Amino acid sequence: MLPPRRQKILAAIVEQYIETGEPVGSKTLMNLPGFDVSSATIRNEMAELTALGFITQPHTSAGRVPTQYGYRYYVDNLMQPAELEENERRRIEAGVDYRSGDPEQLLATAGEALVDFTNFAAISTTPADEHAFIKNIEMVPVSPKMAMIVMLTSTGILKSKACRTDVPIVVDLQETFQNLVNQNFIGRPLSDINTVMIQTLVASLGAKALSMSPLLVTIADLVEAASISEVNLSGQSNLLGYKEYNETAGQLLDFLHRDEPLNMLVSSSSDTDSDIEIRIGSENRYKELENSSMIISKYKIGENATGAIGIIGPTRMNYSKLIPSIKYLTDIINKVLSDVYEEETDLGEEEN
Amino acid sequence: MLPPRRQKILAAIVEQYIETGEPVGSKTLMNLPGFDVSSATIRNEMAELTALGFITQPHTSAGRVPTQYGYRYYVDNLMQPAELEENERRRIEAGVDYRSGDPEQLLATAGEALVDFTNFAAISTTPADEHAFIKNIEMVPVSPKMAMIVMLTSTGILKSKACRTDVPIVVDLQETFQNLVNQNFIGRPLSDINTVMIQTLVASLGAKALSMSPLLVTIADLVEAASISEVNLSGQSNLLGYKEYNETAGQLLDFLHRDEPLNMLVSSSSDTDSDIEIRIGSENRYKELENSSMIISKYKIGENATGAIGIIGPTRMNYSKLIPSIKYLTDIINKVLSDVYEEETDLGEEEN
DNA sequence: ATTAGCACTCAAATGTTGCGAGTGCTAAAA
DNA sequence: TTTTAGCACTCGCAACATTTGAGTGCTAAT
Repeated sequence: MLPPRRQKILAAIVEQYIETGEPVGSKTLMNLPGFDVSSATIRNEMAELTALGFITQPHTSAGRVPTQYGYRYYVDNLMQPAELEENERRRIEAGVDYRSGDPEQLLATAGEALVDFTNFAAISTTPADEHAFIKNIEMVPVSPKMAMIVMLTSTGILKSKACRTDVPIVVDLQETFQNLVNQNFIGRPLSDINTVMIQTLVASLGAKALSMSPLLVTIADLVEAASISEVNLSGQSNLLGYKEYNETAGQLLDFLHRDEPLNMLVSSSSDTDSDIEIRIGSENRYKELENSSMIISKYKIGENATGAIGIIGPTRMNYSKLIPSIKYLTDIINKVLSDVYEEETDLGEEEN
Repeated sequence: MLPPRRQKILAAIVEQYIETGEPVGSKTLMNLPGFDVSSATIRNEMAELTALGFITQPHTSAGRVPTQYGYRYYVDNLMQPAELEENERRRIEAGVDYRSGDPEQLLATAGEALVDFTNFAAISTTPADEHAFIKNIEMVPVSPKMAMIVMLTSTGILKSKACRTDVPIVVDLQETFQNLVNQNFIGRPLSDINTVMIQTLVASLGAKALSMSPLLVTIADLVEAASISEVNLSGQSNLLGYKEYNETAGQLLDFLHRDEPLNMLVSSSSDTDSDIEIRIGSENRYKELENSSMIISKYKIGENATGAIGIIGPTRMNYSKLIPSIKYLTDIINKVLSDVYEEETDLGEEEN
């Protein structure tokens, strides 16, 4: 445990640096309210903090900058989360689409809200659940030779895709399709459905294979889309404004496009008491992110399905303000999602 | 009309500069195959071309660089479009999703293909047609209190959105909805549907207002989504790699996010013989694009609906190769779209 | 333990110089 | 009249030198 004065100095350095972006020197600290010691004393303490690895100097004659460990210590021990102001609350709430009940839509709007609110990039994953199963598949003929296939999973994920059939859609074909769906898809876990399964199914259809094939392939597409935990990124262009990315902006954006962040997000260890996770610099295991931090929060649908939403930006971000904001957003998301989920499940049970 | 030798020199400068990105000097040109005159002669010609405004020098002791007008003259008079190689053709074809019949999906995949193929950013608009009308609206119950609303327009645009109802969805409710839809929406132009119209409709429903309201509001959302010609941009991060954007990349990306390019794309005058349009530098009227060129091509669905797809990148782009590529892609898109459209329309007529 | 004082360091800003690619002009050659 | 060789000139650029000042670490006095 660091002695109190050292803590105070470290906290001041972090906060000052977050605010100004310039290395902070001993005189700057001395002039801060609440510091009644001389710059020399502060220098001594700073030398200690440097030796301990919490701060560093870009060059000999510059002020100090927090290291990754400095930020970490700050976030874990020193920072006191800011109270959200009323208008900030409202701003966050306003960004969420309560109405549609589609988790993906909810996530998308929430991501946009984060982008606007934080001026960083927002990242979110659609809920992933290995044990999710198909709850419903409907075929909606929209024109003579085109149908929309709609699928709902047990975790509430809705996916739809248009499909052109080779033959006109008649009632007979619809019935055949619905039978096929009832027998082979409804209630089965997503992981059961794959190309091989579809092909054998098609092969077993005989004369009806031709007309069913495009529809079944579309189902496979939908299942794939629903199983893969998609990563949604928005607000990337916000990052270009930060000077810490001056040189590497291209690399970073390229990296973020590569869907690999998915792994990071998913492979997060949830040993924190709250389910918010903060990864600073190289704590994200990719070297492209060594100057970036993520604040991500998990959300839940029912028992098994989880996803995450959060932000990514330079390590120099205002943790004490952002963390509560994201916590609050996640609370809202969880509330809406569980409302929808319970509603569905309850009524589903009733119906049975 | 420029004398032949001057044309040859201008063409060589443009092509050389496109290739290397460095200002090209008289000696470089002299050493090019087919140039049998001395550097001094070339210098004289270059002085003329400079006076005419086709080329310019970054500074006194540098080579020449094409101006916007130089590129324009090159594109209009000098350039000979490259033949597409077989494998390039195949690459372009591979990028297009023939199957689904959904124009938006087609456009999206085509855009991705362009991004991969050209290494620039791709831009496309969904088809806009003021006279489009609603062809079909279906409600698909996917769970007790949630439905998917699917809408098809006369131009083949498919839109869908989830909707939570306040009451359980029963057959009665579905019938009420379908009646409402048949009487008030099917066959009506998109422009007829607006918030006021929806509200008066809801008000007239009496006891059923409560259950119908969320569904009708969702329809309004869908109509809005279908009427607005959305701009889709992809591959922005490709642009970061080009040194001409070193400083201004942020501004450019911000600009592109602002959906304003829509206006540019739409407000294009189609007086060219082909329906491909090339806008060089400030020919795009926004100052953020003064160092960028666009190659955009229109596509058609049926008689009235048109949209556009193309690329955006630095003015220093390989016009002679890109133009035929985009032309070819558009041909494919048009073919697929008109296939789908005619199929639908024909069968639709039959059905009537 | 704290502080004043001071020599020291080093990035950044500013100034200086030389190089060389490329030019425009002129006068001779074709 | 057109082309070319030749040459002085320009100017961006890179390399190097100089200055400046913020900030440090250390030492000795408080």
